[in-house]
Amino acid sequence: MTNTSNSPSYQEKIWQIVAMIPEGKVATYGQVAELAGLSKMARAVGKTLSQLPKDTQLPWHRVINAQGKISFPQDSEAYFRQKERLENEGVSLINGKIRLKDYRWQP
DNA sequence: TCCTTGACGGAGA
DNA sequence: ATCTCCGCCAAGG
Repeated sequence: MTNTSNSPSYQEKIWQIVAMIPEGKVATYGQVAELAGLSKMARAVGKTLSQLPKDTQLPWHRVINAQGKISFPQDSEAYFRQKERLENEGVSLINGKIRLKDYRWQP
């Protein structure tokens, strides 16, 4: 075997947490990192999601930044796709922001 | 090995 | 509300 480590990679831990976010709810990058036991590694969450295959089953769109905003330029395709997915499951954006007080996932 | 990037976050001003 | 700085840290050049 080629894998020299038996412990789960940090990415596997992140996938595990993201998979738990229920429909209609959102979590922040920092929150996912924290729940995965990777405190202070919010950026690693973003990096991991950026590397997901196009056809992934993971609800990556339910992860937003701590300001309640989508972490993509507002004029990008990526921004539009994430916004559509969120609205399709009942998460509304007001002036480009999601009310974390109402939609944040609380395990 | 050093330097730069980045789907980030928190504290200040 | 907006902007700047700084801390963290994996990846890639």
